[in-house]
Amino acid sequence: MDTPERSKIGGTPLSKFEDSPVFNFINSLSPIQPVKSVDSIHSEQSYLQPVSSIFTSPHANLQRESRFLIRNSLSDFSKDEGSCDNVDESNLCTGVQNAVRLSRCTVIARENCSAICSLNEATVDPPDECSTLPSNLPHSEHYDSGSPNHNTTPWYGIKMDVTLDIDDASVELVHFVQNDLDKRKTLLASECEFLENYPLEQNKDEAVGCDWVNLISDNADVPLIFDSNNESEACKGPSEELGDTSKPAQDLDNSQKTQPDESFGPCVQNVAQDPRVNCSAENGKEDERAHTLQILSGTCQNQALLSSGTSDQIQSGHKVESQQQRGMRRRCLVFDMAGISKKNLQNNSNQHSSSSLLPNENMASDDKCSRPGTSQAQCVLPGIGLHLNTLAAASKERPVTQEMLASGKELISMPCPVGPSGPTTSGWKGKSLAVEKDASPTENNVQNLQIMHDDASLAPALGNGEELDQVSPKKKRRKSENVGESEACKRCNCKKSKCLKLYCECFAAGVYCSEPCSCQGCFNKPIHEETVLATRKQIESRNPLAFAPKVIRTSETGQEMGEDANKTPASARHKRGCNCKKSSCLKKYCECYQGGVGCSISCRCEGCKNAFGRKEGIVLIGAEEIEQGEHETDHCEREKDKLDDDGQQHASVKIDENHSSEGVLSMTPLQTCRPLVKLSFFSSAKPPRSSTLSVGSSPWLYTSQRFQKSEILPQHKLEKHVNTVLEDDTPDVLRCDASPSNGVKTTSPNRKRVSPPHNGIGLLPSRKGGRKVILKSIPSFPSLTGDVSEDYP
DNA sequence: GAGTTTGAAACT
DNA sequence: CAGTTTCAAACTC
Repeated sequence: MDTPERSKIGGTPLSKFEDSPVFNFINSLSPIQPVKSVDSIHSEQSYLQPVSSIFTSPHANLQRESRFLIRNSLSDFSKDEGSCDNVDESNLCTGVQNAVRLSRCTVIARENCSAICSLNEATVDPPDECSTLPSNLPHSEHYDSGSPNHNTTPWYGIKMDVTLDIDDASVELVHFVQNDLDKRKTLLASECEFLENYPLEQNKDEAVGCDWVNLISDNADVPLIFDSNNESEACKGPSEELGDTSKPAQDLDNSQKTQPDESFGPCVQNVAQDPRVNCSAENGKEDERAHTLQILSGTCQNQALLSSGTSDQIQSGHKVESQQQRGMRRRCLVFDMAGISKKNLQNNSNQHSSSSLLPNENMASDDKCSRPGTSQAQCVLPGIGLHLNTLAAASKERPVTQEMLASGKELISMPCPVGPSGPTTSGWKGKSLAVEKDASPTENNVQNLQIMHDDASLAPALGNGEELDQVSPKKKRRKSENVGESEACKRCNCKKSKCLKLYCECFAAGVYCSEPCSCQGCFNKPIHEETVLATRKQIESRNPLAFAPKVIRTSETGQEMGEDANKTPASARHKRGCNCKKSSCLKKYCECYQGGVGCSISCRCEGCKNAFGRKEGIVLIGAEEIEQGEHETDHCEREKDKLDDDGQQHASVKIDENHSSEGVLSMTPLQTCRPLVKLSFFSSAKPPRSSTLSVGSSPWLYTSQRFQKSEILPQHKLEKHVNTVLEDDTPDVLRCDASPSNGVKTTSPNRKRVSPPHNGIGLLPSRKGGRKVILKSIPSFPSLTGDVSEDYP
């Protein structure tokens, strides 16, 4: 960053200022203080970046938020003080302004941090001490490197310690903020008075603050970067922040411990600490924050962070998204960093383990144990059905630790329920982010996990007793099915793939195989983590989305799915779509069906009868045609059914279309939107393997496809529907046109897997034009407008 | 529990 | 990029 600038903010040498009692006092007061000097952190961060990136997202959020919280809390005071009035940051966001105002404290603190970290730490780490700041000031020195709490933890190694310290600090800060706002206020008030008493120093402070502000205003990047650094580290516990903040102070401590593991996901931690309750409740918040992070930072990207950091409002608004992104990052990061993360995790886990998570070592030693044994608590947690997809999303995180896997599934799945609402709540963000698990149709409610996705999302939770299922895999499966497949923990029965290919559900879900698995020659175990990671990378290199959730919930409506089994909530779709030919999408062979989502345009299925929603919507036309074609092919048989169905289904279909159209439409918008978000996530990610249609393209292609289809099809659809409704009065020719083969082939490009729209990873700006076109095309459809409007804020 | 079916994943 | 093979889940008996 701008260390030199900081060293001399406002032209006042910090050293002098630091020496001043005011400085010390401020430091003691300021909760925000980074544990270590920004520079050091930054450098370290760069070093840790990958790791931090994994963990960071969450922590970053935490710190940031904690910071903001503090700032906010302080802002009032600062405003009162008016010392920072000179800040005119038309340029700056209000949040920045606030930050700036606080800057006296915060900035100084930070600057001081660069110069004197120990002081800050001392003040920061122990909230209690804050109350006793005056006395603390001198004592702060004791905490030379790292928070006292962390000093004891060699786990991560020095660098890791830094992150941990930060996290802890952030957590504590948050906690402190919540619990000790009053104290702070009093302190601040006293501080203000104190400052008043010392105009010179105050001026310095102001000068510093002003300079700082100026710096910020001048270089938005600077503050951002600065934040980013902190955030990057802080990212570790972003999601948790909210959760932590929301959590009572009690949890905070634990959360802090767990935070390092955040890669696993807040849920896990939470679960560990507080079995589901916290997770469920907190997850939503966390998710929201995650969304904010994602949006703001993409994943800790400085700019994004900056933007986020600039405005608290933004954070609040986008938190959900950020989390999702975070979750995504985590995964990616985890995978990438798995090795590192693992170590860290272990360390963390060990630390955390005390609280909740089992140590990885144990995990490693006993993969099997990992799930059931690792933590009963974990196991105990009823996994919400995590979709493979979701698992996949989370999986990356999980892979890091068996804990994640075993417990992770459960834990994540459960709590994570970031819930449909979580991700969903925030418009596309939520949608895009919201990775569904493959919640079984029954589970739809549960489905939303973030995991992402974030997080989430992920894992198919076994229901409550996935472990109970230790019975034969089949039984388990069935059991899980009953519960909802997603619920069931992933269990594989691989014999030849060594559980290192996507054939393996566990691997695909990003989970290590565990006891329940009856796989042979399994390498998907913590012991072989390196192999697993390497394999993952390979697979991802081919298909960046390979481990992305297969089912993406575009909208909040996800819950609806559960309710309306027949109607697929437009919100949720399989990222790539299915290619069913014989199952009519009525069996779990169909990934869409399995995921509890309706088929969409992206599906190339034939004779789709997906109970959750047939191919629908404009896009569907082709699919529908196909379907109809098949139906027609089957038509003889089905006509009766159709008659029945038509009366019912078609009606439903129309309805669905509305939904679907919405869904589709929503999809597009989501896609468009998502891409933005996901881009951050998947930015590196390429379009799905098959698809030249890159992810990014996918949406667009998707749209384009739609567009084509829409133009061509609409009439066909109408006709078809009409026909279907009318009972195939339409001439065979039309049908033929509609016939799957034709339709598919004509649309053939689509036929093969279009890039997953939902993933929306690829949001190529260039393709926006396509989107627009689509949008226009969409209007013709009734639902489109509504959907679009919805999708597009 | 064994065998078959199915469709995704992987391969060519 | 299309076609084929491999694989394991899902399903049936």
